[in-house]
Amino acid sequence: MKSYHHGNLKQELIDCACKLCERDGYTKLSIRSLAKESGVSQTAPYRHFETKETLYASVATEGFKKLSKACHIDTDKKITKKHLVEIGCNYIEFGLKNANTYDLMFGTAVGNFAEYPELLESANSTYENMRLSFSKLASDSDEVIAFKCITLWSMVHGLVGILRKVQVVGDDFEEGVGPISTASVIATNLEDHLDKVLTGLIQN
Amino acid sequence: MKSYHHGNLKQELIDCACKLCERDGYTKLSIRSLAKESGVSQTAPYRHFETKETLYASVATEGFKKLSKACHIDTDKKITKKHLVEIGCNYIEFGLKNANTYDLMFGTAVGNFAEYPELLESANSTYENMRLSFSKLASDSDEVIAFKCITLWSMVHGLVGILRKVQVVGDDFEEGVGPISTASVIATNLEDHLDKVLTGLIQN
DNA sequence: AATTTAATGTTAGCAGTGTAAACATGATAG
DNA sequence: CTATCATGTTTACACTGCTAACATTAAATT
Repeated sequence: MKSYHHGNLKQELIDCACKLCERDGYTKLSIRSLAKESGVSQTAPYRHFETKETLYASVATEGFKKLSKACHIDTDKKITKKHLVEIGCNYIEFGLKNANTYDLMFGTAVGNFAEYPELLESANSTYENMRLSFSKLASDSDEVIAFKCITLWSMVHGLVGILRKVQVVGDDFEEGVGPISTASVIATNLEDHLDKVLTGLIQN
Repeated sequence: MKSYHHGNLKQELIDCACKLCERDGYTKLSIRSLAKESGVSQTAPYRHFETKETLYASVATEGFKKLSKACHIDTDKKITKKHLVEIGCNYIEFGLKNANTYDLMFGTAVGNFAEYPELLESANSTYENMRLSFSKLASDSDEVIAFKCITLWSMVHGLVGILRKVQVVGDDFEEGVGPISTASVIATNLEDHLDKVLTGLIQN
């Protein structure tokens, strides 16, 4: 027989939410269905999440932790451009493979990160990762490093968005040279592409 | 006295939806509230929009039309890098000033553009605009032009996303050199920034 | 001109949602 | 042992997308 108290509801809800979010997209995620999935009453989740946005924030936090891990270069040795390319590739791979979670992380579902300290921290740590890598690459000023970070981040973030969208928009131009085929060429040669564009940003 | 038939309901719904979408974000948009706003019964909109997604598609279509216009270079003369920079700036300006509509255009609210011919066309015409400009810039092959388009597009698209997000994430790093201040520097020097990155992409 | 048809509107209703309020249970601190 | 408080339940409200059945009227057909 099951006890009145679940015992580990919050974590189970988060785990379940992460799964469902990635499977169906965050818009399909409902607190009620989540509760049912965990065999608990409709409003039980409200003991752990003030509003739905709070739940979203938790899922997004998990996302940023994973992204941060995927973009972490665990070497104390010298960092080269190749490493930065790798970070970019891993970032894009994460964005494409976890598209629905990525939407939650970068969309407007969670309005103000500052209201969710854990989310803010996990998001900032993703940035901090990138910052550290750039700072090891060359002895730039903080301003220049921040500039490079934002440039790289916006580049890979943009690629995630466009690569996804282009497949949805379709390709009614000539065969083989339209946006879709070009995008897929870029997608399958991410390393080359990032290398090319990064070269303009940094010097070796 | 008002007549049984509205007369111009579809267009009025679209106009109203565009306004409300941009004001409150598309998630706050409901068919029922829209109907009330137009002084019509709850289900009247369903005579003009099969589902809510169809309505979204109409709003997104309007968005792409505006974006397309904003990124149109209306000169038959020689196109220079400066023009491409201008396109990029206009694109970003549109994305930042119409953030909520932009979300609808590039998010997952409308799943498959191919189901909405007008949307598909307006989205493709935005691409086509850019393609034409690049083709007038240099006599590249179609593949190279498509490559440049996607690169520029992903760059400005990424900047829109990051510039918006960075202001939400906050800046708990050192004053003046963190992501926020850097982002605002980029935002206020978009031309320089785009020029710098475009230079790596094209040669004069 | 009369009549049929199709487009457009309304009413009623279902199933699902987020969330608040009042209450129940039981783990834990005193 | 008891009081407290975190956690779970029940009930309820207002809102949502959407469907089905019906009403009105503009447009097409005879």
